[in-house]
Amino acid sequence: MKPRSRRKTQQERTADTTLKLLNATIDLLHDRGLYRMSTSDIAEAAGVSRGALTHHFSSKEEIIAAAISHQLRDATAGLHKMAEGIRQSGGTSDKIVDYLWQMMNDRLFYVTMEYLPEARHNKTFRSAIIPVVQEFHAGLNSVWAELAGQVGVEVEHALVLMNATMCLIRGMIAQSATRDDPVYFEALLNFWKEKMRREFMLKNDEHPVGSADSKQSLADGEISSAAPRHQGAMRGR
Amino acid sequence: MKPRSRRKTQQERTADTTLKLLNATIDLLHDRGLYRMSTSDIAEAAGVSRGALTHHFSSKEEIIAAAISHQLRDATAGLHKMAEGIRQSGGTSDKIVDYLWQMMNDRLFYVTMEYLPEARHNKTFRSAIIPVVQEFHAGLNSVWAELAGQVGVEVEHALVLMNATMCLIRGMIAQSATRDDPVYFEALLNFWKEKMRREFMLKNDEHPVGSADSKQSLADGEISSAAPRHQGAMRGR
DNA sequence: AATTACAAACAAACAAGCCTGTTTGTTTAT
DNA sequence: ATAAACAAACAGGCTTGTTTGTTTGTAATT
Repeated sequence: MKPRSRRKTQQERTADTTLKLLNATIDLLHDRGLYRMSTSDIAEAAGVSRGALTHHFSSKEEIIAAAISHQLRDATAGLHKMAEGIRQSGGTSDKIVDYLWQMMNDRLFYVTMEYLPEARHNKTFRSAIIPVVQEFHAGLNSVWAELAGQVGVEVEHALVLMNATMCLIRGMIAQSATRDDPVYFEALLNFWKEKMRREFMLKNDEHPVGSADSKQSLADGEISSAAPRHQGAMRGR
Repeated sequence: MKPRSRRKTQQERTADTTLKLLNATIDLLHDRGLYRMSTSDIAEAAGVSRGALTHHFSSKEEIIAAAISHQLRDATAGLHKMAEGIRQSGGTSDKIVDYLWQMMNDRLFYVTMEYLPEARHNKTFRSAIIPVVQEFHAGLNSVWAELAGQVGVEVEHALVLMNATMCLIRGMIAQSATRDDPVYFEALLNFWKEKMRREFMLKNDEHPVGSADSKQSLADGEISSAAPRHQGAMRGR
């Protein structure tokens, strides 16, 4: 005799359903695009009805903004975790660049590209997402500030380098929509990593901390796969 | 008695109408976005009927691809002209960076952002624009190859620097959708220009061509306005 | 423990609006 | 007279938010 499953509370049901909807929304943002997906698509992908969807989110715009917030909060948490790791065990610019590339390339910036036009043209929508975007940037800042502190680089300078890194990565992923060329992107990423190593090494030289040997330890980043992923077939998180 | 205006030939009428339509399409791509503008909007902005629009372009997708091609060909022509200028009178990395920033910031990449999602999800559309995108990149290559030749930098290396420059600029403009901060963008651009000057100056040092004085002449770029333009109110070309 | 009333979560149907490509009609050039 | 360029009307489909209906959890009462 199969035991009766426990009843979920209303709160649990809500949390379940909204999480399914948010995840389905991000999947579809990535795989289909903001304007090519409908609320019907979202509901179907989440395995709920449109009535349930509109019960929890009163408009398409609202559910999209909520899904984006959810995704960015996850990413921000990962950044703070990395900053903590650097504080405890140290880190390298290579590792940071690799982590950022993987994060942005593993859907985050692909999804962002899908909603940038909406953010440009829809003031309400933009206002809804800006708070979490700023939290995300605070997370980025925390990572690079930790590295700067560790190697004695000026925080201001480290932040400029971080911003340049992020812009480069955004630009690369944007370009991937029309350029399918893994070798090209890998070369660019390696060029950038070398630049970053130099920046943090140069500053080391300016402060009587480093030695020629420190060059090796700072260059221990491993080569990551640098091919941007195009139309993602990946559905799992 | 007012003189009768000359009759336009059918060919002239076609050229007129299609040019109006292409320009209207780019304006609307920039100001409203690909998915927020309709063929009715385009026809109205061009001052023609929807029947005329569909006579010349059989679908919305076709007119958008044609407008993008038109825009990119203009930009490519500008690049080749700049390369010619460098060949004849020389040039600096500062001037090139400023030119590229202005070109991308003066609508080109804003318009690109509007169609990147479509290119990601619509294979037919992407195939239609890729040829002109590649011509555009050939134009970019010609500019940086001229500069490389002028200062004795390896062409391969110059092209890596160019690609990094372009990605950085793309990333900056992409970020401008959610960040309204002219100071930030100006600092980033200045940082990059200094990096480029060093790259071309360093290579000079490696070849017994330059002198300490050449540092000044290479750094004569003027500061451009680095604030990305947001919702463009500009209508003129 | 069973029943009742109520609220929340969920589903299905409705209806209006918008957009696109197609068809029909008019004007202009040859 | 004919073809090309242009305009206006047609019609079908899709999407969205709204309304109506059903199911599930919760608390109070018997």
